[in-house]
Amino acid sequence: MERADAARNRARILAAAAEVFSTKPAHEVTMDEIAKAAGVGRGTLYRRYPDRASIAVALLDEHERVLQESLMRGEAPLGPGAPPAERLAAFYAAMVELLENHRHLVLGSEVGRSRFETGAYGFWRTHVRSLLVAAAVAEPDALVEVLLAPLAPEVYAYQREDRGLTPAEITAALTRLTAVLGGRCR
Amino acid sequence: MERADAARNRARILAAAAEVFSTKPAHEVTMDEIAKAAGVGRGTLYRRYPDRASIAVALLDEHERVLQESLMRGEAPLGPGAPPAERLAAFYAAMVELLENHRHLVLGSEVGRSRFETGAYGFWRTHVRSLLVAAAVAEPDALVEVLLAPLAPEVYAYQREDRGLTPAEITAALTRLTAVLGGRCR
DNA sequence: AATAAAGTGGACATGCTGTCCACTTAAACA
DNA sequence: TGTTTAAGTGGACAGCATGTCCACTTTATT
Repeated sequence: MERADAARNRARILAAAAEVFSTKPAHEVTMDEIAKAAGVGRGTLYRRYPDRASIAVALLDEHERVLQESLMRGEAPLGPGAPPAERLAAFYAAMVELLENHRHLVLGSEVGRSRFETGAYGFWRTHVRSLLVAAAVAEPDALVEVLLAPLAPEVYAYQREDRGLTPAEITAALTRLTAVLGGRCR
Repeated sequence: MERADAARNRARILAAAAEVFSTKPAHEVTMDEIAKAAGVGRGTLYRRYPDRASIAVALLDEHERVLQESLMRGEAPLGPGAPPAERLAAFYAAMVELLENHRHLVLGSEVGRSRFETGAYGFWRTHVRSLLVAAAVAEPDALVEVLLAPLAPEVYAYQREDRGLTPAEITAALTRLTAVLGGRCR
């Protein structure tokens, strides 16, 4: 079990990291900087979090858990009950909201391929895959990655910042993807 | 214009870089290593290529040019003439082939957001966007990014290496995306 | 052959990373 | 309450990659 000082420092680190990540682009944040801001030593920081990504992942964890809970037991169309295509659209909308609210964090944690190794990504893949299976779509395994790819933080940030797209526009585009489930056109 | 020794060194650098990149994962390749392999000094390398990405981009350039040429003036369905949905499918198939053949290079050059800043990405966006416009799809600007997202090198590498998917399966999944163009279902 | 400009290479300063270990603190037990 | 012990701490340290800088070399021009 965790000692009192360890718990205190964990809280300090997370609070400081949240602060620092919101101040500047994630790739410019150094481990040393987080340690300084948290008022702990370098070794203390590395003890729990081996790199930047793991810190941001920890910060994102609670937000993701809320969404995961809604997907499993929330109301339709996000939760069970609605047709697959509608559930997928609701999932996309919820993800856009999450990406918008925590853009800097998401960008910090999920650089490149490390994104795929997070628990959250696995959960989302399982969820979307089950929707594909429910819709009786062929090749669910390949298609699920394709459908999740536009939710990559880099893609979202690029659309927002460089392309000047709004969350609503992005959501609308993603919603069109649900056409692959068959949906109303067949 | 370029001096003789400069041209010679450029060739050396590109040849050596191609060799090194094929030997090991791109993120483990150091600038110093490429310089050593090319038999040039550190400063010579940095003079032309400020970072790893720009080297890999230079290497990819010719391969991309071939595809770009086919898109503009090649035979249908890759080139002009075929319906938008079919051209998009052909583009996806060609991209999968390119990604498969030069996976290590693509991975090396297009880490995260730098991917979007390459000339090739701009070309592809223009191309796909014109297909969307030809198909009279709403919100082409947002949709084009969504449709290009699954072609991110990280996504492709993950599908191939971690998920064990074959190029054929990936192509099949991408082909299903062309449903958003309307195509035969309406 | 002389000159100027472009090009070269490696030494250097800088900054980040991750490890290591002597010290401190908290919890358990007498 | 004092003692023990193991977890936890922090900062020094070595290693490594980066990017710059400048004295020197090579090429092209006259």
